[in-house]
Amino acid sequence: MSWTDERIETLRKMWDSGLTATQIAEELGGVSRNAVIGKAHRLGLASRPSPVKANAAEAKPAPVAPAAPASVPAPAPKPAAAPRAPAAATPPTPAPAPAPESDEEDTAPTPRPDGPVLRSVGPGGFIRQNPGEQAPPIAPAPPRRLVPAKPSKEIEGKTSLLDLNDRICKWPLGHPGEPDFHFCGDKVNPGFPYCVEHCGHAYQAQLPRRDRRPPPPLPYGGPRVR
DNA sequence: CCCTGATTCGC
DNA sequence: GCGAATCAGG
Repeated sequence: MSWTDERIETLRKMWDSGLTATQIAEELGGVSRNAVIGKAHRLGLASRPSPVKANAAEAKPAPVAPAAPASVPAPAPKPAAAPRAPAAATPPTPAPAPAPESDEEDTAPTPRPDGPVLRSVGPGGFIRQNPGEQAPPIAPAPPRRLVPAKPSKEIEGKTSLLDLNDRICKWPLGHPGEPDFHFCGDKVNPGFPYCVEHCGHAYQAQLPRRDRRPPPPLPYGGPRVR
């Protein structure tokens, strides 16, 4: 896959609407999350809350402040490029390929091909399973997630990822991957990424503890904020 | 272990 | 320019 204008545009919008590199990579398809991150950086978009970058900014300035700045031997800390493993190429696409399981037990040969199968009957009259026999319903193991390539009915008229710009509210409604996932799309509160209403959700004044209403425990799943 | 983003560096 | 390998924090 190559970085067409369209894909770059999608990357941009997903990146600054806060989706993770993994999610973006899944959405685009045919690229790894590394590719997404690499591209994002090359595009100049970068620096979102990174686990590593948090305090990594420090520790760089050599604490050896004074010490004869002239003629520093500087023994080139080049660690001599570690030998990179060949690394088998990962298939670009998820490749479902679950392959129908035809599990056989190598031991205990069973009279498999047609013909009368002899079974013993256990106490109570249940039919005993023959040795080597196993009748688990084979799970089809479908692809993890199917994303409609083209606009679906549910999303018609909704603000999609590709509709985002600096003037419309980026507040997500629903969740990425759901068929009707879309964005608010109202006019933004100038200077904010959200409309006035959603700014009210996104930015809240810190209240004294005694005035905070503890959120009720959620029985299951995350909040579906709307 | 899993996840995340950042960075490096051979291609 | 690209992205796998690697790093490093949570």
